[in-house]
Amino acid sequence: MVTLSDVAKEANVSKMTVSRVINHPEQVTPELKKLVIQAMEELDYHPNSVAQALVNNRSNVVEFVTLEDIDTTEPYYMNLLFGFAKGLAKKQYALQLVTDRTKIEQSNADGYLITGARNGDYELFDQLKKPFVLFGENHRGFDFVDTDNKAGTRMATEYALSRLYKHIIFVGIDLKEPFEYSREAGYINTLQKRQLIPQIYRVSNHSHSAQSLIKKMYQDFKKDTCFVCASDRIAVGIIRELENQGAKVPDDFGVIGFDGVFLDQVSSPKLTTIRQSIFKMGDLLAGMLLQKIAQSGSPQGEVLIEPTLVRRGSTR
Amino acid sequence: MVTLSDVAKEANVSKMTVSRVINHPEQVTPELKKLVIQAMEELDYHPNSVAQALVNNRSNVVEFVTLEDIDTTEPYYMNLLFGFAKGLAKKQYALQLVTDRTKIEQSNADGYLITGARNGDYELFDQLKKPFVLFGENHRGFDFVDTDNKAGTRMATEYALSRLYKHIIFVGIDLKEPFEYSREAGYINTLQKRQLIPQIYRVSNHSHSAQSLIKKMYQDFKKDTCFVCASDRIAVGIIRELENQGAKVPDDFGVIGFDGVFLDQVSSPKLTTIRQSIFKMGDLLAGMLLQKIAQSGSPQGEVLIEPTLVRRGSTR
DNA sequence: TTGTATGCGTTATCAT
DNA sequence: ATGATAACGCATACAA
Repeated sequence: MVTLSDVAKEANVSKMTVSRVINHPEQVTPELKKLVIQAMEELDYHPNSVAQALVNNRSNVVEFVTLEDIDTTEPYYMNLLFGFAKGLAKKQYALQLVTDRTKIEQSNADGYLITGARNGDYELFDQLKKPFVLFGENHRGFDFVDTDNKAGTRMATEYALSRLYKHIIFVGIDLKEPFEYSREAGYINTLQKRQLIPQIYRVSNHSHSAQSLIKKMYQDFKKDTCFVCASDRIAVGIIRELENQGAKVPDDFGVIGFDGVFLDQVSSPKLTTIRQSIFKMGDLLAGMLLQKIAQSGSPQGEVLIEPTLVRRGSTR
Repeated sequence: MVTLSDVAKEANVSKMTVSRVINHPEQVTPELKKLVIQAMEELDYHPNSVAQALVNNRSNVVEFVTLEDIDTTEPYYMNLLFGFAKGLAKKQYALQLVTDRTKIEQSNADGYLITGARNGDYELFDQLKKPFVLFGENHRGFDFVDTDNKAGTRMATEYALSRLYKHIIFVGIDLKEPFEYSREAGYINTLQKRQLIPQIYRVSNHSHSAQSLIKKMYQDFKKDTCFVCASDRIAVGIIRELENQGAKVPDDFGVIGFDGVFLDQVSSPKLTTIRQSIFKMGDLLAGMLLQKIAQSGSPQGEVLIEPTLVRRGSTR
């Protein structure tokens, strides 16, 4: 293993100048700097992050916390996780996976990325001693990254109208959470701009719940209706039951999902959906968290990422 | 932060006795041991794993490497990952996610868990300088954990026979890999024991490939046939196309999948499948890898985990 | 059996 | 601007 000392010897300087070249390059003269950099390359030196961690009283580890108790291994979160991991790798950070909220502070992690937070969870956050960032909209001043949910449903609704569906119905998730309110708002605003009356149903975020809804209400739905959904799961359930009822998708009914992760592709027909850049958001969150740690907890703000409309077979 | 010294002071001993109580408890007298343990609990002492890592020349980080270039965020791998993470947590280890094989040795990880290895990958392994374990059957002497693939397809085949399907067809994955050979063997052996003739098709591991197969061959398949599949993806594709052709599942045709992760539940009808205990295997692999690291590379052997048959709507 | 001294690789502090 | 020293928390080697 090549250490600071090795580089120092090679460059005929002290360890400290080498350390400074790495951490405070402006404090060392260009000549020496050049010598040191040359030596580092020659020896293929890489700082030992464990030793760095020790002096800095850090662990170089952060936690990826999943609070939502649904199946945590679903592709949606996993894209986030891989994006997050990519962001961490840039700074030699590693991660630990936590699904049990009581174990959050067990390890000596430097910070947390928290996903799946619900209204009831916020008290928990106030007690956290280490920096954290959230994945998911909130309006309590916690740093977060999320999709621009309002823009997403606006895009979906406008697209449905442009495909000449006469009635646009929103099927949301029956959760009193900010992301759901935003998605409903995007739909409502778009319809109202055109003097149309919003019509909203809410179901739990499972395909069979959506399926039940359609089964029960099928008679009430007229042809030329497009369902704008708050998730791909819901969209998949709607399509399934529409077809069970003998309806034609996308000709009689259109269906637009929200998420664009995995389910949209295994569905048949493939889903028109609002695709979230989950991977990218994970990467971003890693950057925010690491910066927050480096700056001992300074606020990082709120970031909304524009989703994209993916046109496929579930709309005409 | 509570350190060794703090505990030492509290217990009126030197740092070393405290250290020994942790690492070599047999070397210290019961009386002192009791004192030290009491002090540790009183102060709620937890060893600083970073400092431990530094003296031991380790990082307390391992890599989770995914070589297969399919969508790496699919639930199958994610269950493994969460099981692995659980196993690591027991020893305060963290992980890094790697999907780019050229980056495996970039970090200073202590070892690797490698998944999705194919025949062409084995040369790579010989060059690895750190301990590693594989997820997936191999016969080149590398330590691994896998499902007992042969037992799995044996169970599936026997179950199909017990449900009085007259013809049992195996639809495998067209890969020349050990796990596939084992799955085929389990099927073949079971049929031969009963003097029945095996009939095998192979497709790529995507639902639409399986769908194409059925579309092309549908005329050749008699009623009362059960398809024993090498994956749930394949099973889902088969069901979809059978129903497109107007056949009745499970009455006319039975379908049995293999994996039991996610897809089997979103399928309709839900899949009868051979469920692998992926999460458990991940946990196990973590234990093996950590032990291998602790024992500086000692072989850990090969472990086969019995899968379970899940009976559901795709068989009668 | 227990304690002392030393070092792991790095950085902050203080002196030059 | 550069260097010597000490310190982070722990464990190995050696001494008592």
